[in-house]
Amino acid sequence: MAPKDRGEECGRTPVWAREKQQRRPALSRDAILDEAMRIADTEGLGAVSIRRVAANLGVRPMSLYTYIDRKEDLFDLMRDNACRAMLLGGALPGGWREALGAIARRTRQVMLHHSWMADITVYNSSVGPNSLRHVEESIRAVAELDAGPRETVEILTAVDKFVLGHVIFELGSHSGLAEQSYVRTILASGEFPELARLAGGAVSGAAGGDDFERQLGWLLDGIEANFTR
Amino acid sequence: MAPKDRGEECGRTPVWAREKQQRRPALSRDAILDEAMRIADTEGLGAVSIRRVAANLGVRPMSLYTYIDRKEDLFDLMRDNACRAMLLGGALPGGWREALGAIARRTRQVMLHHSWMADITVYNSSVGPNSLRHVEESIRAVAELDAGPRETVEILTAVDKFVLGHVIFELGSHSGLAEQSYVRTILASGEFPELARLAGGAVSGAAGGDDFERQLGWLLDGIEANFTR
DNA sequence: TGCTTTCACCGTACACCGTATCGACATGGC
DNA sequence: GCCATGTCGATACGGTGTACGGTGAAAGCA
Repeated sequence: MAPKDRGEECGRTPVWAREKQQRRPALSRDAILDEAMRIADTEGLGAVSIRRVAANLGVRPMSLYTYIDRKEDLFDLMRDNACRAMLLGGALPGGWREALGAIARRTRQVMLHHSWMADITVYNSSVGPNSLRHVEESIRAVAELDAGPRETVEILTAVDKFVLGHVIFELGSHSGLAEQSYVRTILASGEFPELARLAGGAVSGAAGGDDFERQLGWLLDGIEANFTR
Repeated sequence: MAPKDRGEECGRTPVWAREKQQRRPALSRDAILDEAMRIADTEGLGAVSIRRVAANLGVRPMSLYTYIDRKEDLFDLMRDNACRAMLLGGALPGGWREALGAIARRTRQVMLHHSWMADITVYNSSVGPNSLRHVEESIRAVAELDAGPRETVEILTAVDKFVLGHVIFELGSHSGLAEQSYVRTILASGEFPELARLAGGAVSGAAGGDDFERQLGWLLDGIEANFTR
């Protein structure tokens, strides 16, 4: 939850490149990671603190720093760990459209299940092994389109962008009742004629599964029109 | 070092040397908002703290709570304030495609200029007057498509989703050099054949202005194919 | 005029946070 | 047995948001 500075961690070795400590367990990077994800899943990313994770593991805060260098590392690990669940594995559905669509659907499901993934993604662009596997799988999905390297990357990031945007909208669309009444008041003010005209329909714009399928379809239509002959 | 404890100084200053109490305002919601945005723009959202904003305004932290209820309120205000800059105002370019494209471009520019907007948007879905104006303007842009209320909302949120996703990718794509070398190592491992095959091209997938235009074009193509006859 | 209410400002305190520094201690290699 | 290595932890520092209550000046009212 806490907003991070988008500053430069340029010169640093990423977590994944560092070796895990082995000697004697009693604590491990995996145990820390599991507990952090458990807290994030049930109480939100904001509830994940070094002290909290340590307490749940029956350990003092500073002990965690044997396995990670800073709290941000924990977030990197969490994100990449969740990325593993985004992999379909094995054979992809036949046809690039179905394959890419299946990946997008799975990605959405995982991001909805771990709602903190969207938060982390915004200020964390680090590339872990599992997010690379996700890219690898996506490339396989669109291989038959025979697009150039640049175009291939562009196609799958375009889909990823849409999925991320959609999930963010979806997670934020359970707007409170106070907002609802505020919006109703402001619509009655007459300053928003177009919005008021649409008021009969689904003004909330609440994103859901149906919207996801349809809008993803538009994007895939556009890609299809530009990359098949 | 600068005076650190102004409270001490306050209690010790003789009455006659003290300034006469200022007129009514001395502080205002707008002043707080402006200062918060200034800090966020120059030092990142993480640098925006109640104490910091107060200090820059020559005021004690608790004074801010006369004008806002929670720190989160400040973020809501900042976001909506920035949304005002997303408005094109006046007449939109002719044609729904050009109009919607122009709005999307402007939205991207504003979000890139205030890089904290993406961060806030993730965990803040509140609807302020200016974000409503943005929706209002977008509805006008696609009016000629004559889509139903639900479809109209869907079309413009689909574009907004893509823009948000793209900006997040774009802000995160200045991946550090450490990551680069890590990625190069892992590509050589042979576990990622597809990625390695693409390694000649732009593997980084760094999002930029050109990518934005092209991929936005795909989405608009898809919308066009589904909503024009 | 004096009394009361209102309200902007803020001093203090509390419960958190990440983490630097250093020390205690168990183990493995020599 | 000794030392190097590595895990775990106690303490401390400098931050954070904000609850609570106080203060003094202005505003409303008698």
